[in-house]
Amino acid sequence: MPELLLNITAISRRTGIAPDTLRKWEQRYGVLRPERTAGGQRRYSETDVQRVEWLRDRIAEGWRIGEASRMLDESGSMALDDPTELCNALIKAIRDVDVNAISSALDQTFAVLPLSQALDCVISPVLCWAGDAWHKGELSVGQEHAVSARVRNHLAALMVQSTGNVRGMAVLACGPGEYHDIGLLMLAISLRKDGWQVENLGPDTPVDTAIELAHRVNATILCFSVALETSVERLRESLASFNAVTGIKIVVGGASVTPAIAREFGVTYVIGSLDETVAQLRLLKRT
Amino acid sequence: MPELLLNITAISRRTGIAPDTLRKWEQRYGVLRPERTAGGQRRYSETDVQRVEWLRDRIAEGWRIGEASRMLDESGSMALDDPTELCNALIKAIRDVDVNAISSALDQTFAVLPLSQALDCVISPVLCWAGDAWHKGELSVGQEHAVSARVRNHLAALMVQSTGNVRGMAVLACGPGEYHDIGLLMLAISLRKDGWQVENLGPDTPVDTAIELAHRVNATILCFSVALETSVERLRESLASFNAVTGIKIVVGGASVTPAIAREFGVTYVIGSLDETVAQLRLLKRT
DNA sequence: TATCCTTTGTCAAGCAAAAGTCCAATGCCT
DNA sequence: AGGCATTGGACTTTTGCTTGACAAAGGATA
Repeated sequence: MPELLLNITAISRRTGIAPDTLRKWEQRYGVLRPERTAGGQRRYSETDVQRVEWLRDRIAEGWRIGEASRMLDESGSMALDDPTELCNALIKAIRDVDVNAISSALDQTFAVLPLSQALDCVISPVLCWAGDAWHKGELSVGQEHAVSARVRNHLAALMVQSTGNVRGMAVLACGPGEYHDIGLLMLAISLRKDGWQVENLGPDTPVDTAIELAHRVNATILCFSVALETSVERLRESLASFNAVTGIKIVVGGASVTPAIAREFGVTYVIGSLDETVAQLRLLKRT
Repeated sequence: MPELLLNITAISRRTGIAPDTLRKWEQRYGVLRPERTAGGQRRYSETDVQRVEWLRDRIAEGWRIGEASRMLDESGSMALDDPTELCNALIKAIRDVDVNAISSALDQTFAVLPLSQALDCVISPVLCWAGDAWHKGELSVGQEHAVSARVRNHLAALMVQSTGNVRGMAVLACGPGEYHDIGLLMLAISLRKDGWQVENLGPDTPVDTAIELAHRVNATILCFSVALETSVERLRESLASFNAVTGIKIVVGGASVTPAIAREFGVTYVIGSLDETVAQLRLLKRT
């Protein structure tokens, strides 16, 4: 396939970047390495066009060309900024068991997108897809573990910085026997961003011990993630004895609870995107 | 690789706060401490973005910037730098269920100590202590979960930065039914620091799927953490069929394996501090 | 209510760094 | 031959830094 190569005027017209500027970018930041004719003139490929367009878009976002070109190096040739594309790139990387591609797609996602968009438009869909693909046998358990672990690392990194407390303390936990805590982690991050101080107890937490800890730290809300059917019963037992506790709003969400169950238990039910959930919880401030 | 850093225009566009204002916030309230380029320009991290967004949201709610920034760095200023003291401070904070103190002690630990010292002299002892205290009933399950989750977050944050691969790929996993993955996480970080590319599959990973994935990513070593008695049997079954695989060194460690068991399985046994373990694994490069 | 102080965002001046543009001499391409 | 390209350097513009000033708001006090 004889690749169509552009001269500097052509790429300049297509990208809107002046020829002089392109040469300086090449000289100063090494972002482009166009082919040369025998006589030394530059001939650009389609890939080069994409790289220039990507850089142009970063500059429009306020980045300096020096930083943008460094980003281009780090992210290899990929350099996406659209949630859907990132999502697809991530899924492809997972399918191909391409560890480096997974890493850089995740890096990109969190670097380029606002947090709530990264979570709702990339991370959540990818995890859902991975769950599906695993059920269908398209993805091995190992692949699923590998990607979960990587995602969890990225999310956990967002939890380390300490922030102030303007809304109160939120204690989060997965019920006993529940080990899928990524959803809870995403909620933890979103709540923290909304001004809560968050104590995430993570997977497999006995209900009564969570309630006890919520009291000790004077929590405003206590949130359980319930994905397994069996957890509902355990929750019923534990909540029966603690239902009357004052001050702490108990909240449940997850695949296995319904509004009816929540009503029966006398607790609050939340559902929806992360932003919606956060908005619901914000209204629950201690009365 | 230094993570992506934004210049002042980029962070300003993303957060909607004017550059002038950001500089004044830094000067007056010390909320931000951006890196500087050689030329003295500010370069902000994703963490800085989060902080600015947090402040912006508080202001939108009617708080004054002075108040908001004070809430942001409420975390204590103890300034310890001795491993023993940090260890004690952490234990005391856990006992007292003082969430802020736990956070800031952990922050301090990782900020002040070299990584291997932080892990071997603070994190490991504290986790051992927590396990003991839990057995003795001095610590509730909730407290134990809370501190585990926090530690795990800090460790996971250390895993996100992508590094080069000079020694080969190491696949790590907890055996099936094993959910305590913090030890493995510490090993992952140490290996990473030693130049390995690490794929950590985390808790509850079936042995055969780990082996399969190790093959697909062309791993040099595959390391299982085995804490439960019951896992030994499962390991025996799975390794029986895969023992002959070529090229991948299989390694086991943890409370429930012994050199004798490892010899029986035809795998390598590792034990000792993290540094010692890493040193042992370094010698196992593909032959 | 009038007065005063504090807090906070914005702006300006002068300088430095980074990035874009221009120039001149020379050489390619058709 | 005539229009483009190349290189290296000089030059201009834009962005960023610091210090400091200033005015609009908020809050307290008389």
